[in-house]
Amino acid sequence: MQLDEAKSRFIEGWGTLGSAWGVSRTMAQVHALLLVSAGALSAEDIMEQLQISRGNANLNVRALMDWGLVRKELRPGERREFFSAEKDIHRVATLILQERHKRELAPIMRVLGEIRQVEPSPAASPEETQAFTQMIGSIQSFAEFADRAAATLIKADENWFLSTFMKLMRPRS
Amino acid sequence: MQLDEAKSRFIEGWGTLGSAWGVSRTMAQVHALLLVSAGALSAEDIMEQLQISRGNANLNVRALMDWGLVRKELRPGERREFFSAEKDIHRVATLILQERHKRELAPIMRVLGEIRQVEPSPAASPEETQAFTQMIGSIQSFAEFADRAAATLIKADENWFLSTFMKLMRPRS
DNA sequence: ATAAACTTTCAATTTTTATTGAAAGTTTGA
DNA sequence: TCAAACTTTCAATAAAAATTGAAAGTTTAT
Repeated sequence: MQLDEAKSRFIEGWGTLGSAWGVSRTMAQVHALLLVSAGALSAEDIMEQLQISRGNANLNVRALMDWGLVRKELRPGERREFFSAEKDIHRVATLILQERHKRELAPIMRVLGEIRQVEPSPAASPEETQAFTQMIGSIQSFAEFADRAAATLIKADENWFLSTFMKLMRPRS
Repeated sequence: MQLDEAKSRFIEGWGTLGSAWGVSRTMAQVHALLLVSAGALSAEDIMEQLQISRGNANLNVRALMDWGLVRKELRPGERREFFSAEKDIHRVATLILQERHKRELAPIMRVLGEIRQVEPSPAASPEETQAFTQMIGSIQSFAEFADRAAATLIKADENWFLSTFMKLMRPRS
């Protein structure tokens, strides 16, 4: 397989993965393209390589900058902007985790905290109310657990932890 | 807040969360509804409570059964089917993890493995090819790490989780 | 101040995804 | 066997999301 084909397949695969996880296909593809490009790319480059319009390229590049995954790069004597992706995968994972925490975990946790304050009422049996409270409580504590575990693992990963853990978890290969 | 309102808010919030993570809003809402319903519900119940059509209810209930999150419940002497959700959140998390592994991680890992076989060619500099290979390699190893870590933590911390769960079951201040 | 070289915006459009509802299919009991 | 009581399917439709492209906005050099 040639490099160009490999890159295309990565871009396609990353796009598909993204859309399964609630990220727009094109945003994931722009990210993939920048991940596998040696240098920074201009809007024109992105438009051409992914066959998308200027507006679309601009929109998605800005979204990626909001996530902290892509940076503008200004070159002296050049008027146009170039874009490059964060290449350190651990840092990429951290950034994605942070954003998803902020955008999705935090809001649902707020809702869970609020609805857990449900009052007993004559309209519902105490058993039903209690079952509800227990369900919400267990979701809350699981979410907290998962959130902490993810953050801990990713942080640990950046130090000595990764190699040790991976050896322990992957006795083969 | 009354129980009914709390349930509605949960259903709405779970639906929103689902759509941010690539699950259709209605599927997540059906799941939420079954999670907070005391007993099993019929198709009619689901249709009525979520205001959706019969076909839609059927489709989503079957999708949830494919994920292993919902079970059919047959009652002696009743012709229609009732549905109930897996209520153990720990088990819910495991099932979701398993399915996402199968549906999304496995395919991208296959692609990564394939494109890593990229051959040196005169069309690309060795440096560029090597940078690509390194990027793909680091994504592979991170994905493997995250996958194993998630599975390991969910399994290993069952005791920790259960103790927290028990604490939360007690009424608080 | 002007124009060139860019970037950004957004209403219109296209594409994708979800939903409906009626028809077809299935199961059960008499 | 039939018919009632269900479930499932799927073509049509609706709704949501992504995309375009042209106009407006911005920056820079002269």
